[in-house]
Amino acid sequence: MIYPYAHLSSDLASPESAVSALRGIGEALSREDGFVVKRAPFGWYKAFSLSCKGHPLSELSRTIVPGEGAAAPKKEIEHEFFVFTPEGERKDAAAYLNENTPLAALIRKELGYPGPEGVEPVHVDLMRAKELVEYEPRSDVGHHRWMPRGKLIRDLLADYVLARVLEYGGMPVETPVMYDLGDQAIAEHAAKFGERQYRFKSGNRDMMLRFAACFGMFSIMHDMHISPNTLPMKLYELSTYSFRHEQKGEVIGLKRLRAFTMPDMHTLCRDVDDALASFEEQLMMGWKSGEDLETPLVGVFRCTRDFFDQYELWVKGIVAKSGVPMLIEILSERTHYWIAKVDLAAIDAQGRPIENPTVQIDVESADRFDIKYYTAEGAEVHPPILHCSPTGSIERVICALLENTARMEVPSLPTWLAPTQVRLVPVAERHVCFAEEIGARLNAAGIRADVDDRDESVNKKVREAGMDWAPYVAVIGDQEAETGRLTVTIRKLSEKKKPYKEMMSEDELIKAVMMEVAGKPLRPLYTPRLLSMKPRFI
RNA sequence: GCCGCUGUGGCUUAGUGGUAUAGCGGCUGAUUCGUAAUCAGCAGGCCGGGGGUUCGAAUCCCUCCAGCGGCUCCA
Repeated sequence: MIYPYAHLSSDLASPESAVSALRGIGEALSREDGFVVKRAPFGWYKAFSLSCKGHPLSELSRTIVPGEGAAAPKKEIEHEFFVFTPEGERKDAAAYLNENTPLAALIRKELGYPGPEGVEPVHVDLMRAKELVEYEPRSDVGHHRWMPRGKLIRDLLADYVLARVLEYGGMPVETPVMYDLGDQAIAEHAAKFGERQYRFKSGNRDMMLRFAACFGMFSIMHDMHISPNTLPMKLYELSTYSFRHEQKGEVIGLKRLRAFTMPDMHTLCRDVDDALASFEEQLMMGWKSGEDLETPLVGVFRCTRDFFDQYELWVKGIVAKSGVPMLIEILSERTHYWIAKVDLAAIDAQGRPIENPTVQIDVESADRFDIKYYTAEGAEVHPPILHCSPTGSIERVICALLENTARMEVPSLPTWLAPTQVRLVPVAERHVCFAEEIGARLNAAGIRADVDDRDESVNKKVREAGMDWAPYVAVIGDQEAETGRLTVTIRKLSEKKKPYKEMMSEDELIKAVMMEVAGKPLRPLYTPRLLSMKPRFI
């Protein structure tokens, strides 16, 4: 008996396909195996009783999908790799393989050379040890919880990207995290990207969690009346979160997550030339983020053969503007929605790339989501759309920042991201009040200063200030109270076992910190000003 | 998801079949200190969960979960 059990599926096909599948199964069984086959009517409610022997809980439902025979044959794509130098020279990628540079590390990975035997990435320990972020066992794999210090860094990074996007002319929006698979464009877009999605049922609607912020922004663009005069138009969203149901074994630390925060900008362009101009600007935002975050980046530019043949000069131009050699990958044909993209990557402590900022030219989505404008002649245009993440996901940025510290003699974060920027260490209880006053003035100036008022030795408090990676540490005692001058240990200028100390007034300290963080976002402390009140998370 | 390794108080860890180690952290007390750990006392663990073998299991076996390495993948 072949019985249609529609309610067992979370992803129903059309009644037509169901009936044809049921017929097919019936025919195949009776033909091949000589069974007597009957088919229950389709589309009716019916009742039947079935008796069989077995454990009461042994019922199970299995999903059977077409096997290999029916799978679409994977397209054979050819990849060609080479390097362009800023001077416009084309070089063999293999020539870089043995170099000890970040670009060489990227090239080895892209060309598929095995890396050294892996060890646990340093950021996985650091992210917990520094009380930033940790695994949440009560959630799904790859969903993390953020402690105040980590939350502060996240928020500062979000502030940073927002500021860059705003000065570039992007318009922030916010869109839903889940979408209805009943919508044709959503279903198509989602289907292209395989099974790595969170899907679920809401009432009787099949839903998915977004894996990027494209859906919402495309939907806005679709519903807009777009004038070519207002192009290029840039919409920006910090997608908290984007969800990708990565395979369990692939999820790790802050590098690969199932829920991550993607700064996502989409630029609706007038035409390809327009897209190329914006691409160039956005690539520069990517390089700039590497400088501002103090994480060196290397780049790979990928495009189709057709694109390269037509725009080779332009490709050389963006490498020249980048000022560093870049790996170039030419694909024999287009397999994804993009015809050209650039990926910038930091390199982790084991020499493996952490792919971060990206810009892509999408030539598919305007069609799929019916995003269009009309020319003066009345022609309908579905223009190219740029996808850009100026920094890459916030989690990966933090990953890169932490990995980067492994190469430093004295590890530290950029001062603008340090959870505590100035640590004041009173020598004895009678100095706490004075230290608090200084701290309050630093706080008022926009500096994250805290006071270690705990009943501990100066030695211990100084040690722990170092373990907190505080960029500026000042011990406050009788001497300071008398002279008003502070002895400040500056972490960035220190060497191992050789702290660099400088005498400065309170105003000079404020100036020094503010100069260092100039142009970067400011946020107050997320933890108590008095360390005696700071709880331990780890 | 596949193959392999790992899982002992909050953290780091000793313990390979016979009563669960220690340090840090926490709490209490003493100490009021000048640039990387002041001293003492106390509390805290059914050894990742479940099942099995055994007189007896942290230790051996099975299974599940989680973490890491390597695949595949990263749209």
